[in-house]
Amino acid sequence: MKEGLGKFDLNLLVAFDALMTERGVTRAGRRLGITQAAMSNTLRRLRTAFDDALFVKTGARMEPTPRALELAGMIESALDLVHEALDQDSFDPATSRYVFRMGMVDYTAPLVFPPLLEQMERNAPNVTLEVANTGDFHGEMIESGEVDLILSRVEDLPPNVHHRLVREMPFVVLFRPDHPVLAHGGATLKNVLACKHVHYYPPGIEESFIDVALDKINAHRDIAVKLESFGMLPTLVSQTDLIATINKAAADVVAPAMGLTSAPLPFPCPPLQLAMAWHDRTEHSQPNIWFREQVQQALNAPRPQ
DNA sequence: GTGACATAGCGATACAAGAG
DNA sequence: CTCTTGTATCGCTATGTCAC
Repeated sequence: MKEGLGKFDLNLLVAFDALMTERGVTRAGRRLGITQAAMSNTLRRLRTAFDDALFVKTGARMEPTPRALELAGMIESALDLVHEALDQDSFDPATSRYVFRMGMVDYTAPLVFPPLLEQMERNAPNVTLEVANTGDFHGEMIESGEVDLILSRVEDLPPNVHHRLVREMPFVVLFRPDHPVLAHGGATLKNVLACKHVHYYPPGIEESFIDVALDKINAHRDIAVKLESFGMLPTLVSQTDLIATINKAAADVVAPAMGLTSAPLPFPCPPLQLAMAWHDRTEHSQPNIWFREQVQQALNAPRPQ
């Protein structure tokens, strides 16, 4: 670096970080809320400060030079420390305008949102919640800092990701109360296998728990519809003779709302293990500690019966 | 043609230095 | 101490250039 710290604009490090993340001047500028031209000018100042091109145009992207790659880790760590220092004393939920970014698999939405939003409205009316449907666990979204917290089934965690099991959820069968088979004969194994199923599989799920459990008893269900989004499932079940197997916690919320019935699964199946996961760099961040507690409280909140 | 980056020129703002 | 002036910095719009 050509200048001492006193002369160096530390905001340039934030710009560097945005360029590393976005790999484009226009996108990095948008991320920082400035125009492409201003971002280009910032990149010029970065280049002067480090006496290196730092990012060079390669096709449609601005790829980092070896020098930029060398700096990236150090700058990221420095910014993490600054974030942590700023977070420590200043976070007051009542007045904070913090933006929490949360990734979740969509079947957890009915479970966590009503109590979580009520709590946040009461305790932190000015914070914003950005939610991404991540499907089942996507470690890279936590590692890249795209989300602060993920609520999902967790498997194969990267070493720098923490997690906490927050809930075990058994599966149930969900069907119309006037279903031609289950309404009269009940949700026996024979009846459940005689029905057509709507199968919900979040992105990232390769193998369904239900089908693995059925395999173990040499049984097989007839899947008529596969859904990648949970949102349409209750509607399909309420308007057709299709049945679904979903976790009990989600069923307890959607069944009363949609006039549906649920019954215990008539075959053994291990419960769904729901966990929250977060990156090492937010482990001690006051806002993130507070937010994790809010999510945990929301999951523990009593459900309306 | 379109999208993305670089550059020129301009205006707003901050700050230091000097005059009153 | 306050006001004025000069300078530096930064972001904006407009436009040029280049790759696809």
